[in-house]
Amino acid sequence: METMNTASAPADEPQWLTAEEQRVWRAYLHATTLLEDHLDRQLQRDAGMPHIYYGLLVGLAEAPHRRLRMTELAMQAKITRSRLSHAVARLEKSGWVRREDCPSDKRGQFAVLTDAGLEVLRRTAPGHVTAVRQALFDRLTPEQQKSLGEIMQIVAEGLQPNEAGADLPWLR
Amino acid sequence: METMNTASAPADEPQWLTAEEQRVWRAYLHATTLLEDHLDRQLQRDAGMPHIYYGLLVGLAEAPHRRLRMTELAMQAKITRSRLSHAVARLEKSGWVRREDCPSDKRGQFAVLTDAGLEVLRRTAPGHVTAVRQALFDRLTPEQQKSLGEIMQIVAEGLQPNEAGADLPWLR
DNA sequence: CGCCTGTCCTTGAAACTTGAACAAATAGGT
DNA sequence: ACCTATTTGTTCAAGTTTCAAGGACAGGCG
Repeated sequence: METMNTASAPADEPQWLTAEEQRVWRAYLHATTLLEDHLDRQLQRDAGMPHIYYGLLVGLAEAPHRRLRMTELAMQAKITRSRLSHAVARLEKSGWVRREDCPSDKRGQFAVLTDAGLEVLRRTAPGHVTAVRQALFDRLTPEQQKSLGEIMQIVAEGLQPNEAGADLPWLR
Repeated sequence: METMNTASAPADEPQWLTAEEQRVWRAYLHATTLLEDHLDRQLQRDAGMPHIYYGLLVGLAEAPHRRLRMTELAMQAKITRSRLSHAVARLEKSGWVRREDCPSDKRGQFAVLTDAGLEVLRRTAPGHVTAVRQALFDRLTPEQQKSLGEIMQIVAEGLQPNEAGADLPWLR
């Protein structure tokens, strides 16, 4: 239903997508859902968890003491705190993450990557990287990779106006 | 954990992502999850259904008699038949879709867009198009839009080797 | 101090998704 | 006609996500 007229937009008519824009949008939708499904299955099969959970472990692995406050981890992963809460509960049951109280703020919780969690990453990361390469990077020219990065950067910033990047948006 | 070494890959070491590739991949992940969430909320709020369900209605609206076989609709939307089965059950309860038996194949079912379904599309499509524009097209140059289309086309085809496009792959 | 107000995180129920298992029907031989 | 393999769509159970609500604490202010 982005599909309707191709003519110009008279007054209050919504500005429909052009034929070319529609092609782009559909390609985007198809590619992103196929890729997400593909990686979800790959990781579910090889690591026993969905892609987003894997991303949480990665986030923790890269954090200072393999630990992050729940809110930070949620922001990092672009998910709600509620969703994270459930996810960490599940990862805890699997033994890959452990919770710890924050000493300085009694409301706070740290999610901590366990040794088992690190181990599962070590074991499955290579296969995952390969999957990402095969599905994405191996198919694109260097120019396309660069372009993709720029585009996605723009879109992400548009939807999440903050998140200090290379430049400081609040100074402009 | 795509993150590990930045040095060259010795023998059997997996081929980790370069720093630049990592940036691209993260931007991709962030942008796609933010956009998906954004549109899901937009449509849940304005149309009372998630994005993928909306896509199903659009698919039906564009089909010959506002109807499609379950399997075709599933392929169109890039989802499993199981998921579609649940989704159509829900859309049926909402009154936007109706099922019809296929006369020529007694196993078959058509999903048919009802008048109420068409009406909900008419009512909500403008807002949805606007959301897509604001989040994506309005932020990209024409060159970037073109590039994005090409890239996504490549990725989609890589993950779904068939789906007749402009050329006929089985003839090559 | 005592009282707001906001932040941090969890909970519970409902909605949605997944994968395997299944019944019914068709298609393809033999 | 017959037997097998495949296709079609559904169902079940388990897992995940969402949204609204709520409990606990922190920070600021009179």
